Amino acid sequence: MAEDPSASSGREAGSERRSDRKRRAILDAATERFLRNGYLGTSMDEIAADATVSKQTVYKHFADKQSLFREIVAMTVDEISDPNYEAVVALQDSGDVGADLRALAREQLARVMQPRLLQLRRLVIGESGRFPELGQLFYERGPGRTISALAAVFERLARRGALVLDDPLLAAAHFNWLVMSIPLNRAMLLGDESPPADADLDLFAESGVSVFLAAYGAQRTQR
Amino acid sequence: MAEDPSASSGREAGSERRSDRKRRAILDAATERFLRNGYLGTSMDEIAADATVSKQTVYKHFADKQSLFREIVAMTVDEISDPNYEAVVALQDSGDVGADLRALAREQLARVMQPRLLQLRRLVIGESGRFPELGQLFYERGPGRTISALAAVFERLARRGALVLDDPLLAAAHFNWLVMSIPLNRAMLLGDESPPADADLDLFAESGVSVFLAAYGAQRTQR
DNA sequence: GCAGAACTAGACCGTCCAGTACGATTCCGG
DNA sequence: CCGGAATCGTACTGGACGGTCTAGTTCTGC
Repeated sequence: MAEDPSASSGREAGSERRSDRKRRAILDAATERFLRNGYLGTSMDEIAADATVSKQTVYKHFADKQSLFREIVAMTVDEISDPNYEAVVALQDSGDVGADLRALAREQLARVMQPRLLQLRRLVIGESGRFPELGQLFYERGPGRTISALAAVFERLARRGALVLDDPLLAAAHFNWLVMSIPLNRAMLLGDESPPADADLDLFAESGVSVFLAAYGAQRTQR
Repeated sequence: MAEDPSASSGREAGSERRSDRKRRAILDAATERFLRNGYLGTSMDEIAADATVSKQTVYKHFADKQSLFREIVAMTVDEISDPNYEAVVALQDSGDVGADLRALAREQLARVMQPRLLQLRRLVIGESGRFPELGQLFYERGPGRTISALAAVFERLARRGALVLDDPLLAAAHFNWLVMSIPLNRAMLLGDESPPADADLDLFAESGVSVFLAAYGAQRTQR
């Protein structure tokens, strides 16, 4: 319906070529299914049906189920992992470390608690036996990258006297998990029902940063 | 081999009756398989073969695959979760809070990082879509119970002036995850290859408690 | 408007799997 | 040592699934 390959050149910004559209439809349908039902719980027939595409077309675009799965997980990880990283880097020249850390914590918490990312995390953890590389990929581009970036920033802040620490990587990990652990671990085990209220997330971010600053802040801050 | 139903009464401590032995063999084999290969990745034929039992016998003891799975997860959770709880309660009358918290942290860390428990955690997280009750069960009897118990102890310690806090449950969660999160989250995603060295676990316990005490300790302790 | 590429629909193959059926065998209590 | 219960072995049912094949249809680039 309503094709619009405007201008003679044809491959403008408008819409992708048929093959690309099909490919995207397959990826979308498969992502949905895999995230909801897991790897073994999802069949190639379902994916084809959801994408309104013939099974043959699925196999023209992807060698087999494993390839499709790997591509989807890698793609989804990247899609979500980047903004978190950017936010950390922006902290470098913070004037008010306390306030900026609080803002960062709240922001990252909201991102990490996205249902889509939670599902992906569960999926990758559950399949880490069958696909160890995916677990590694998730860790390196997710928490691993965030913590490394944070460590670099913390080291800089420590040199400026805004923080006091001797192991930046450890401090970064402490910061990260002080903020994330409580809701994240609940979410992993308790599923998507009863997600934490925004007010709870506020509290986790706030209190996590307070504990962090009590240990690593330049001046002793009260609880 | 080597039956010993000593004395006429027959059901002494010696060994269980045949039916019980079979049942246990099935549970053992199934636990092994489920933990290693997941729910969908394990077949009833494999379980029967591993238990050296006929498939019919498996179905005489357990209604279906789901029942068997549920029973195994519940059993394994309890088997591991109890000692952790006991250790927390023993903290109540601590004379040297700092030292005792450090010891507790190290001890709990070792228990939580057992490969068997890590596998179970991955399994439950991965199947939390198919079996939400199991995730809930794991949480409540695992981290949930530990944190509640810890909160009660912390409250008591706070009344004695050994800790300073106004939200014991939050403080308990902070303590728990400060100690566990780093290695636990790595293990969830990175699998059982390259488990953390004992020295690393020492460091995580030690530094986690230090951060905790900086925030919640009665006297300001240095890092 | 044509040629080739991409796509469709559906049958098909081999395999695996949960759960059942059944007759033969072994165990166990009395 | 007997009778019932538990177990065994194996075959079977019915369905799902990954992946292939084929023959016909639609799209796209030139």
